[in-house]
Amino acid sequence: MHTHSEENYLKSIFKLSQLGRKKVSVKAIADALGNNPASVIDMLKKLTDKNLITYEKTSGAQLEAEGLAAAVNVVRRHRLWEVFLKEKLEYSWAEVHEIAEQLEHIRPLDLADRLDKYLGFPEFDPHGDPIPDAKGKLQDTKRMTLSEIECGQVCRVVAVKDTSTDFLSYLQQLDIGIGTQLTVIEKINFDNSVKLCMPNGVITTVSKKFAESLMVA
Amino acid sequence: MHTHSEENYLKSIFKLSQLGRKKVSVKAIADALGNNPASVIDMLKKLTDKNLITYEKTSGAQLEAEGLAAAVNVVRRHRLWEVFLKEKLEYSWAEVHEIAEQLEHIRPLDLADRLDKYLGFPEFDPHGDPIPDAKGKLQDTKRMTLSEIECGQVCRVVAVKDTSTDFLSYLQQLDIGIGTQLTVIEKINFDNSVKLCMPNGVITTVSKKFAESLMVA
DNA sequence: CAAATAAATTAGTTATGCCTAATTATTTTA
DNA sequence: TAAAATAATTAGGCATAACTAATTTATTTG
Repeated sequence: MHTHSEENYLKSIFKLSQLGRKKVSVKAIADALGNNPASVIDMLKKLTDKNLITYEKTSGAQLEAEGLAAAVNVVRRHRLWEVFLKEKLEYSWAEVHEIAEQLEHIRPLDLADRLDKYLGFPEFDPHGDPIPDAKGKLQDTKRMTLSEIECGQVCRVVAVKDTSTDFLSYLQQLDIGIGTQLTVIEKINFDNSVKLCMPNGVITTVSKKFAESLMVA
Repeated sequence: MHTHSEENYLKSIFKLSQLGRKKVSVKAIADALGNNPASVIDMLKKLTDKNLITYEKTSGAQLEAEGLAAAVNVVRRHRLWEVFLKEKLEYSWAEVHEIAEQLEHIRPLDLADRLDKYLGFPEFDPHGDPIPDAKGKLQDTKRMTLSEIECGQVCRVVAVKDTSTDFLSYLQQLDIGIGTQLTVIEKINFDNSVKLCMPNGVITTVSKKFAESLMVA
C-alpha cells in the first residue's frame, strides 16, 4: 500500500484538517511532523501524483477520497494499538502514543480488525479519542461547552463560541487552541470555575464565563 | 539501537550459525534474506564497523557478543509476537511469521517483556521453536532421532547420524537439510516408518532406518 | 593441475526521505 | 502602500539500503 512516511503525512493532514480549515498549510504539516518544510513539499508532490491529496502551489493540501480513507485507517490502527498497550500491557497513558506510532504501520490491514475484535470493539482510545470502525466511520462526538464536562473527563477543543480578541488572545496566552486536550480536574461549586490540566501537565483554573465560551468534544 | 535492516541481518546470521558452522557465508545470508550478495557485503562491513560481527574478506561472518545479544533479542521478540498473533488474534500457524517479521522491530525493548508477562511467559512459539528469556537464555532443546518424535510433534533437523553419500543425496532429493521443519503426521506400527509433512506441505513417508539416522530437536 | 564453476568483491547506480541554503510569494504591519 | 516578516518553493546534497555488471578469489572437477 503506502509507505510508513506517506501514512504519517496522510495522518497529519487528516488531523490538521479536522481542526482548522480544509486546506492544510505546509508549515502546519512540517511542525506537526517535526520535518523541514522542503521535505513536506517533496511528499505533497508525491501524494498528489498518487491522487491521495489535492495540492497546488501556495495553496494548502487537502485529502482526496482515497487519501482520506488511508488516513482514517491509520488513525484507527493507532488508536486500537493504544488501547491494547494500555489495557493489556499496562503501559501508562503517556507512553502509549509513541509505541502506537510504530505499530500503526504494521500490515496486513486485517490485523486491526482482529485486534478490534480481541479488544471488544472499543469506541475510544486511552486519550478519549474516538476509534473509527472497520468501515472508517468516526463516531461523531457530541460537541458541548467546557462547562458541561464532568470532573475527571478528558476533552479537546473543537471551536470557540466567543470570537472576541480578548477571548482569543487569552486562549493564546494559555496556549489553548483548536485540538488542545484538556482534562477537567475539579469544578468549583462556589463560582463554577473549572480547574484544568493542560497536555503539558500545567494546571490552570478558568472562570465559568471562559468555560461556557469554549466548545469541546 | 540498530536499524530494522541491521536487526534482520543479525537474526539471519544467528539462525544460520545455529545450524552449520560458526562462520556464515555471504551467499547463505543473501539466500536467507533474498538479497543480492553485494548488498550483504555492504551490510557486513557496516556491522563489522559497529563491532557486532567479525568478518574478514572471503571468510564468513560470525557474531560478536553484542551482535549475538541483539540477534537473540530479535528472535525473542519475533517468537513472542507469534504467540500473541496465534493465541490472541487467532491467526493461523502459517500467517504469523510474516506479521511477526514486522512486529519484531518495534521499540522499546521492554515491550517484549510486557508482552511476555501478558502471554504468561510462553516457552515455545507456534512453530515449536524455543523463546529466549529476558536475559537472552535459550532453552536448550534436547536432541533426539526423528524416530523418537511423537505423532503430531513439530521438530527441525539439527544433524545427521549417517554421513554416507547415499543418505545425504537422498536427503537432498527430499529437500531436507539442517534446519528443515518436519511434522510427524503418522507412525506406522507395521514397519516403524514415519509419515512426515514438509514445510511446503508435501507429505513423505520415510523408513525406520531413515528416521533413526536423522537428529532433530 | 588446470580449466570450469561458484562465490566474493568492487564500482557505480537507484529510490526514499530527509536536509540546508537560496530564492520567490504572500502576509503583516508600521 | 511599502518594508518587514513569514511561508512556500527550488536546487542541490546526504545517508540508507537496495540493485546490476564487471572483476577477483576459491573451490570443484575432469
